[in-house]
Amino acid sequence: MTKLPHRSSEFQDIKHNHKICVAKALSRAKEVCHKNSVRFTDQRRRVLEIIWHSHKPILAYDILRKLRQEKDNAEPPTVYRALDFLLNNHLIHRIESLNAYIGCDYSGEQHISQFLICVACKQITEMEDEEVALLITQKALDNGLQAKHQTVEVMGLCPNCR
Amino acid sequence: MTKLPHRSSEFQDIKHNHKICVAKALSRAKEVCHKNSVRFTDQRRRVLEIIWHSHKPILAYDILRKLRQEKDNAEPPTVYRALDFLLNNHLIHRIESLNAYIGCDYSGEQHISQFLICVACKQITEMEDEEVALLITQKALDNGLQAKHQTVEVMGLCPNCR
DNA sequence: TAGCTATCTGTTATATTATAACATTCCATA
DNA sequence: TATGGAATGTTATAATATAACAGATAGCTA
Ligand SMILES: [Zn+2]
Ligand SMILES: [Zn+2]
Ligand SMILES: [Zn+2]
Ligand SMILES: [Zn+2]
Repeated sequence: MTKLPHRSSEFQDIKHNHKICVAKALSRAKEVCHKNSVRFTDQRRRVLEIIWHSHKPILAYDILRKLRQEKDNAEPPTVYRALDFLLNNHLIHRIESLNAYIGCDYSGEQHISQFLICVACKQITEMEDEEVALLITQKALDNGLQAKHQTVEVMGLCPNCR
Repeated sequence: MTKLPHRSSEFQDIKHNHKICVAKALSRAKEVCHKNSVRFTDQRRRVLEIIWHSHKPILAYDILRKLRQEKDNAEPPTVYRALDFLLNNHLIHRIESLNAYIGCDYSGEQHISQFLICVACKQITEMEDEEVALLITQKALDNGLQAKHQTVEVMGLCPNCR
């Protein structure tokens, strides 16, 4: 899985053209859904767009608040169903330590990932480091666990915030 | 920080004497609190004991249910205050991907850790692997993040469950 | 094209996890 | 034994997530 080409693996330059960033993510999502024979409905598209609106993790109820600005009958299941769909199709990730959601940079297939989170500005970078993943898998096995999935979330300070 | 001597770094032998396991954790906690000049009150002790009751993570409201069996006026703040205290004094950990709590094997000081969780039996082993921690810190830095804390939680199958 | 079926959405209610706020009790120590 | 900070009791509510069922929609097939 190659990374979306418009993003570097580092924290986002504040000046990068994020509209293009979002547009590419949405267009990628559309392709993925077509390949998977699943429907990329308006609600799903809209929720993905809201999530991609920044490179920060967003809470489910903040997505709900945004939806309600344009659709006054939005309720929690609307959001959680879209989130389930997007998670199942590997278009977003859930950040466990924040109960928050973020767009996937390597979207469309299951893949290893590690998240780097700036505690000051909340910006997130997604790593896809095989060396880290393999070392964890190996050490887990040394300790008896046959690993199926790993959550790696690193909190710290990004270059702009130090 | 050395690990509690009665535990191996592997998944628990079903036959290990878990009463001794719990007793040692409680006695260690008492020492830690004395060293830190904080009070190891009955409630805090009782919550820690409930958490240590097994090597599985426990939910806050399951702790509350157990407390209520012996104290009918227990309420959520009772549990969460004890959890905060135990977390602050490094006597337990929170497992982010499960919203659950587990006793710390290397208790009493802040330290690196990685959790290995069997999805079948829910038993957890705590690793304290410096190689993993350092690699993650290094890779994070390569990507611009100065790491302060890392969450590493691995889901898989333990030897008894494969 | 009409009808069928699975999927998606709307809606209401509720479960689960966690904290705020303030009153009361406890306890170390002066 | 007075007193002030810490701990606990109590009530209320915030924040996150799911259950259950009714109604609408889209894509397939007769
Ligand atoms: Zn962007
Ligand atoms: Zn930052
Ligand atoms: Zn034990
Ligand atoms: Zn197991």
